[in-house]
Amino acid sequence: MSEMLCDQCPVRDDAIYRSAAGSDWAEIEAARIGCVTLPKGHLLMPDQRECAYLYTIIEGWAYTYSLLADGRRQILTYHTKGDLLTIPTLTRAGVKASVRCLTEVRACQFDAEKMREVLQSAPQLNKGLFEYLGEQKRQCDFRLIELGALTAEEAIAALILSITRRARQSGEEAGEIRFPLRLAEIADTVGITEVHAGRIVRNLEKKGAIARRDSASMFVNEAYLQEVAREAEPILFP
Amino acid sequence: MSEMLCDQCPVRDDAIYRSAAGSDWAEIEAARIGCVTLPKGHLLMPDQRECAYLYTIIEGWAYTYSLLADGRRQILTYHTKGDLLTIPTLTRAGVKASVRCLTEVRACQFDAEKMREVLQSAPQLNKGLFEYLGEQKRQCDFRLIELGALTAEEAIAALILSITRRARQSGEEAGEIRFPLRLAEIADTVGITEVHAGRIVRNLEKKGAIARRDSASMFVNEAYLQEVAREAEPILFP
DNA sequence: CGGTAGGTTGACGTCCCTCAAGTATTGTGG
DNA sequence: CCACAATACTTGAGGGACGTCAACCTACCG
Repeated sequence: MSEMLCDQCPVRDDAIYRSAAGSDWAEIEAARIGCVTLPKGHLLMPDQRECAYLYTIIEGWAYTYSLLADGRRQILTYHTKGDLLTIPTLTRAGVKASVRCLTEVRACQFDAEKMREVLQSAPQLNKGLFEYLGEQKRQCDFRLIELGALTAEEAIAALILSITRRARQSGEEAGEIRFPLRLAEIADTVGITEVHAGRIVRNLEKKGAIARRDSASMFVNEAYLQEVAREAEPILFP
Repeated sequence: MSEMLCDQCPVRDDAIYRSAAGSDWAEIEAARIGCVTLPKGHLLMPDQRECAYLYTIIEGWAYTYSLLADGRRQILTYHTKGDLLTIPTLTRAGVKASVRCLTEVRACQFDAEKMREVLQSAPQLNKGLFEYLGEQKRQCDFRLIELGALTAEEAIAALILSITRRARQSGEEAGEIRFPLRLAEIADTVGITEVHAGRIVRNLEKKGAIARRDSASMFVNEAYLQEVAREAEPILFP
């Protein structure tokens, strides 16, 4: 199943692997099961907390979400190339949440138990995980600011911008990007209804901030969107 | 300045200290500057990211918040007994945020530079920090669900509950607790205006979910509040 | 060709904001 | 202890943002 060796891996410089020492790679390969292709809509951690595997996304999009008893859904974060999926399996902590594939996802699959051991014995990798989780926390804080202090339009602009930037990092060029979210996802990310999310997106389109070609790609006027989103970066005092 | 030795410290079993090994305490004491009392309203990290000191709260309340350019404020989290303040100083990461004392705060002050070294050389302490940050992330995810998927009333109920529980842990007895938040803080936590937060709190009072004596203490009907908050814990599939 | 999933639109109701005026409550100096 | 100011909270009226329901429209897929 090892179609590809780690030293050719396209995500070798992402996430926790960035800080891996040369000697760590043998251990990583030992925990590695192989490449898998998860279909669009596939669900990881359907029991909402545990999973026997850890994944590293090679290509495609997924999102982590929680469900309330009455059916309300809150999307916590999006994942793409380089991201680790099912992290709660590693740390044995975190809110109850599942992961769903938004597109078809190519990923590298690891044995969770072995990976846990590798991470404990390899200080560089552990440091990498530490930093990666720190970055996740930072993103989460930003989302908190977006949800709490921004209007729905600002929050949607910020969301589209963040998706756009990650798509860029994954190699897509400026302007037109592959945009995997449906209105339902946008709505459950910023905490409004699908219908109203539709109105806001349409309004952004009328203003010239974005343009949807087919349902899977979007032209993004980044400069304009940045103004709308007010680029939630805070400021000084008091 | 070392009025109190670590082995008598009331927060010895909290946060990152919980997992400290016996040999770690000498190093911790070496990084320790002493006990300080920060007045109500005191601001840490006014430059929004760096601080020469690390603090452990012994008693009192504080909160971490970010400001937007137009003055909007988002409170990210509350801190009390056992919590670490100015963590970004340690990890050199995180969103721009400041910490303000909500009440007078008694805290143990550490030299940030030395503490960083201690944490690197003591694996048990580092593990403790790792777990503490994981818990912070979990809280942040919960807040995200509260802000995104809950109504303002539900979110306020959840906020009051979480403050209540922490007050209990700090030793206050059931029923009446010391409640340090003003309406302004509640509003900027759940992302609504002060006026509307006032209406919702007053309504909770009319329903018998809470009762305010003076402005600093509150009777909390936990069972009822839990119903209102729907206790945001998620569920299974699909 | 019909079925289905996703998107749009309108009407109407509720939640929340804004502005403004008013009333406790707290803090301060005499 | 009081007078006074400052801070915190309350209340009302009118408007805007967002939710709900239902109909309709469009693309895509077998």
